[in-house]
Amino acid sequence: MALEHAILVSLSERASSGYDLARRFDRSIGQFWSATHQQIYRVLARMESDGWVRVHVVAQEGRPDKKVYEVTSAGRSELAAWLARPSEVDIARSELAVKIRGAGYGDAAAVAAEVRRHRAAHAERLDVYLANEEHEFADPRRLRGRRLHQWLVLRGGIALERTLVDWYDDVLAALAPPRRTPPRRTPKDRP
Amino acid sequence: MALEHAILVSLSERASSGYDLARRFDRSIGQFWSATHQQIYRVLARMESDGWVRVHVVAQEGRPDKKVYEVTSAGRSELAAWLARPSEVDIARSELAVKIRGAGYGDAAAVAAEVRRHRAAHAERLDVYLANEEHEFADPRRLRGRRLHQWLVLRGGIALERTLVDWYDDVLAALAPPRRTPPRRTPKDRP
DNA sequence: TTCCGCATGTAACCAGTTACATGATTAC
DNA sequence: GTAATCATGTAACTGGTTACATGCGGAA
Repeated sequence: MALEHAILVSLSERASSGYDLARRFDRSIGQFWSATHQQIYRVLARMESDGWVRVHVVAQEGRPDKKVYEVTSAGRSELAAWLARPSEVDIARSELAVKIRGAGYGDAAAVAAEVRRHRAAHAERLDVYLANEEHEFADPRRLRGRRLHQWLVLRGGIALERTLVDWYDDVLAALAPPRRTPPRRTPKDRP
Repeated sequence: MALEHAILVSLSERASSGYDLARRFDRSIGQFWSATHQQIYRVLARMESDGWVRVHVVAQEGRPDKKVYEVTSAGRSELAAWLARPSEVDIARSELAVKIRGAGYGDAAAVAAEVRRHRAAHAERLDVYLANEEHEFADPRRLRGRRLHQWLVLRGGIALERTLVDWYDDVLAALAPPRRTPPRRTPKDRP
């Protein structure tokens, strides 16, 4: 049950609306904890009734009102308590790994195509993270506190994406060994 | 919705009971897809009513009867279809990463202790995987088919665990720089 | 005029976890 | 006598997803 606490962290960094949180989860935090806006709204409501956050409605011109949430002192102590509480050692969950393992029970070439697709997606994420690091964390040895912690998590994301890309490359090499003359659909194929 | 398909893969390798599946999920497949026995029983029941598997009850001496499940031809074609169907690119989900990111809002030393605990757990898993590889996949260049695919997934597990251990080491170095004189609880501390 | 961004929500559903129950056998 | 292993299950709950709804403003 970490969504509450991920929200507390995010909200500690900056008070924001549910909508805003949802967008921020798509980036930074979402690297390791994602959530849809519906769930964020629901959890925010619960957190408010638990007194971890408080709201104030901000009227805006030309766009809908928004509810800006901020962490209360009860929320701050809950966050501190959670940080010190041991949590489960998480296990990776990968549908693609199951497919690789089962490749022999279907079209291995189709599985290889899937692996190629996932490889591309992770390579892209890796690029985004690397660009992010370069542009937001120049000179990381100087970092302290919050910024240091953010950078450390980004480093983890980078390391994991890199590992996945490399792994998929190995899988592809083993699954679909490169041919000298790649198969091509010639005009003959279609009547 | 991959538990069904993970079960189909596992059952294709060997017909087995729900209990047996649950135990096997704790090892090999569970590396990337875990499940409790309760859920496995429930899903098996659904799969049977969908005609993907069939059961026969085996009476045993001195121990309870067991229901041995095997994949039907409908199950086989479902598995093949699923293998070719594109699946979501999965995102890593790590409570610990959220804690690292939030370390500034509580006791950073406690978070470091957590990281140390998780590091130890992953290092242990890594050892298990490595021992497994050495003892079950000597001479991997000769591998073909099912065995090759199993080994590829194991390689992925090894790579990921290694990456996590290294990352946690980096985090620890940054979070709790080693001291020359580590703090010690001296007799004075207790009255 | 059609789509995208801002902003919040309800309702139904699905997947997964936790707690509890049963009952025999074997090992310490 | 106490715990562990084998073997299956029910029930209640929690966490997360999907689909749908509303309504304004600005850009293409």
